[in-house]
Amino acid sequence: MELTERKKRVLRSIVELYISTAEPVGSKAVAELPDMKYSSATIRNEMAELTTMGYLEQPHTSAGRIPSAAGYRLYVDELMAGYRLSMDEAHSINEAIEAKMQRVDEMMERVAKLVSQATDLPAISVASRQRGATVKRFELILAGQGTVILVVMLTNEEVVNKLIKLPVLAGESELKILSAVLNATMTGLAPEEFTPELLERVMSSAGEAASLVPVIMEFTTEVLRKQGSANMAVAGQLRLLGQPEYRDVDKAQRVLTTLDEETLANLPAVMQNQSGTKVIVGPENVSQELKDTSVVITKFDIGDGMQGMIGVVGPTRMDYAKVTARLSYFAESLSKMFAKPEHTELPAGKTEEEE
Amino acid sequence: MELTERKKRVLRSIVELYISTAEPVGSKAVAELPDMKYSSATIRNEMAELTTMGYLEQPHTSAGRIPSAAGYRLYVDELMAGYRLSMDEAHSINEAIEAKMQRVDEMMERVAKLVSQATDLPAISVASRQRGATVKRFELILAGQGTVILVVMLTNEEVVNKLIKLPVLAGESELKILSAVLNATMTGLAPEEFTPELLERVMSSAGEAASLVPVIMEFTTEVLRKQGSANMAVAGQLRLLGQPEYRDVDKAQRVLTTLDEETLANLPAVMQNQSGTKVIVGPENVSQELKDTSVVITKFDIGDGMQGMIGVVGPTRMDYAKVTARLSYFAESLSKMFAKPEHTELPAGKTEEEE
DNA sequence: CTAAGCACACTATACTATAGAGTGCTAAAA
DNA sequence: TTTTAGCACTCTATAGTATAGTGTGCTTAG
Repeated sequence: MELTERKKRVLRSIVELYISTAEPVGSKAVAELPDMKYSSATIRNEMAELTTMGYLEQPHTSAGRIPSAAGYRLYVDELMAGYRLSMDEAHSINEAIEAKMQRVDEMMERVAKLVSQATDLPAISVASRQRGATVKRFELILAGQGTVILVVMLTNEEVVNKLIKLPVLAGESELKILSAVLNATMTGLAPEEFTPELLERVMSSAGEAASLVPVIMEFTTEVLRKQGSANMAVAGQLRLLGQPEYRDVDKAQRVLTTLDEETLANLPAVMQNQSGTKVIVGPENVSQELKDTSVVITKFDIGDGMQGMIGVVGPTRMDYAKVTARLSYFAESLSKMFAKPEHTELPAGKTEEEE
Repeated sequence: MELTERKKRVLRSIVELYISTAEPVGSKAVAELPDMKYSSATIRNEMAELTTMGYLEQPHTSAGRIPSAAGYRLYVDELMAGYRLSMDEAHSINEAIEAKMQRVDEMMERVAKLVSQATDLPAISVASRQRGATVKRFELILAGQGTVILVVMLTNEEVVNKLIKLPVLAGESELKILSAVLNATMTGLAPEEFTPELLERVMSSAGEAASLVPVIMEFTTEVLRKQGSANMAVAGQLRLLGQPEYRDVDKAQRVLTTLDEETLANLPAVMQNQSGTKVIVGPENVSQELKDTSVVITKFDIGDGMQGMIGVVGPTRMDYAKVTARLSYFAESLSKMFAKPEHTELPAGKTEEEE
C-alpha cells in the first residue's frame, strides 16, 4: 500500500488533533478541519488503511484513532511543520540564559529549570565533564593564624578552594616550601594515584607544614573523583502531573522515579554520536517504564571540551514541534553564551546523585 | 466534660490506628485492640464524647471517626509514646551524614535527600546564612598568561574563587599592586556599597591591571548578595504521591507547588524563637493550601553563627512519633558533626530559587 | 473515486439495588 | 452507676443494568 500525499495529510491532522486534545480522533473531526475537502467517509477509508499500515491505532473498535509509535515517528521526521518561536519566546529564553552563573552544577540546575518552564514538562540537563582532568597547580594562601586557604587549579580550567584550619602555626615560608613540594609531586595525577605511599612520601619531604598534607590530599582526591562524573539536574518533575496521561498517580510516580535514575544515566550514551535534536518516541525508549513516554534531547557546546545536553520528558502525545523548536533554540543560545569570552571560565562545581 | 485517662487511651488508639490504616476508625476496631478491656459499646460512648469535645471527627454519620486537628495536637503533645530508633536506623543515619561535603548548598541538598529517605516523605532543609558577611581579603594568583585566579575570603569563613581570563598581560607585580588596592578599598563593604563611583575610584588607582577591576567587582557583589539569602533544598517530593491522601493528582500538585514556594520562605520565620522539634498540624499551618498537611521541623547548629533546619511535609495523618524521632536524631547528629573541627570550615556555596 | 446511509460495536454515564460497616439509643446486667 | 448486649437506622461503596453517544465498516449510489 502506498503512502499517498492525502494519507500523509490525514495522518498529520490526526497527530495534531490528538496532541491538542489528548482524545482519540474520529473521522468526522478530521473531515471538519478547515482545509480538508473530503467527507468523513473518505477519511474513514484512509484511516482504515493507515491503521493496517501501522501508523494508527484504535483503543477499541468504536473509538477514534490515535497515532502509533510509527505514526509519531513519521510525523516527527517528515510531516511536522517547523514551529517558529515568537519574538517573545526567543527573547525570554535569551534573557533567562544571560543571568550570571558561577558554577557548572548551579548552571545545570538553572538550565533545567528554564527548559522545564519553557516547555511545561520535566526537563533534565547534563554537562559531561572532561575525562581525566588532573591538577595543574596548587597554591597556598596564609589567611590568618592557623588558617590556610588551599587553591587547586585543574587542567580543565576549573578552580576549587578549601579553607583549612589547623592548630599548627605555619608561616609564609613553610607554605612556600609545601606548595613547591605539592606542585612537584602531586600534579598531573589521576585520583587512583593518590595512594598512602604517596602520602607518606610527600609528608616526609613537606617540612614543617607536613600536617596539612593529609587534608590536602583527601580534598584533592575527592575533587578529582567528582570531576570524572557528569553533572546532571532534573527540574519541573511536577509538571508531568499536569498531563492528562499521568492522572494516575502510580503511573506518574513510576515514570518520575525512572527519570531520576536510569534515563539520566543512559541518555549520554544514547546521544553519543548524535547531533542536533533527537526525538525518542515511546517504545523506542531504552527503559521499559518509559514506554508511552517520549524524550526529546539536544546537545550544546560548553567549550573546554565539555558537552552539554538538555532534554524534556513527556507523554508520547507531546507537542513535538513546539518542544523541539524551543529546545533547539535553547541549545543554540547556550552554545552562543559559552562561546562568549566572559563566560568561558566556569570555576569549580560538583554534585552528587543519590536518593 | 472531663478528659479521663480512659478517654485519652481511646483517643490515642484511634490516632494510631488511623495513622497506620488511613481509614476512619470504628468502635469495634478499638475494642478489639489487645489491651482494651471494654466493649465496643463503651468505646462508642467515649468516642461520642470525644467527638463533642472536638478531638474526633466523623466524615459522615455512619463512618468511623478520624482525629481532628485538636486531636492530633493532643496526641503529639501528650499521648504520643516516644519512638525509639533502632540501632540500625541510628547507624544508617550517622553513616549517611558522615560523607564528606564541601559546600553548604551541596550539603543542604544531601541532607534533604537523607531526611526524605529516612522518613519516606518530602523533606526540606534550610541553612540560614549569617547576615552582613563582607569581604575580609582579596588574593590574586597568576595562573598562566592572561589567566588570573581571584580568591575572595569572606568574614564568615567562606572562600570563593573565580578564574579570570583577559587578553591583558598582567605580571606578578601588577597583580600585587592591584590586590593591595582591592584590600584597601573593597573590603568590609556591603553589596550596596559597590557603586559605579567606587568602581571608578578603584580603577583609577589600580595601575596597569585596572581592566580586571570591573570583573572582580561584579563577581564580588554577586557573591555578597548570595551570602544574604538562605540556602534551601527540597527533596523527595515524589514521595508524597505514595501517601493515600494524595492519590488525587490535583491535590498533590497543589501541595507540592506550595512546598516549593511559600512554606520554604515562611518556615524560618515560624521557627524563629522555637527550639527543639516543632509539629505544625494541618490547619495550624500558615498556608491555606497545606490545610490537611502537617509539617515537622527541627533546628540544628552549623556553627559560625549559622542555623540549620530540617523538616518534612506529609499528610496530617503521618506517623508523628517516628518522624519526630528520626528528625531529632538527624538534627542532633548534624549538630555533632558540625561541632567536629574537621568540618568547621565550609567553603563557598550558593543557590538560587526560581521556577 | 467519492459520498451518503445504515447497522453494529463499544464506552462512558447515570441510575438502581444491595451488602456492609458503624452509629446511637434503649434496656438489661454487673 | 457503669458497662454491655441488642437493634433499628444511616450512610457509603460496589456491582449490576439501562441508555445515550460516538465512531466504525460496509454497502450502495452518484
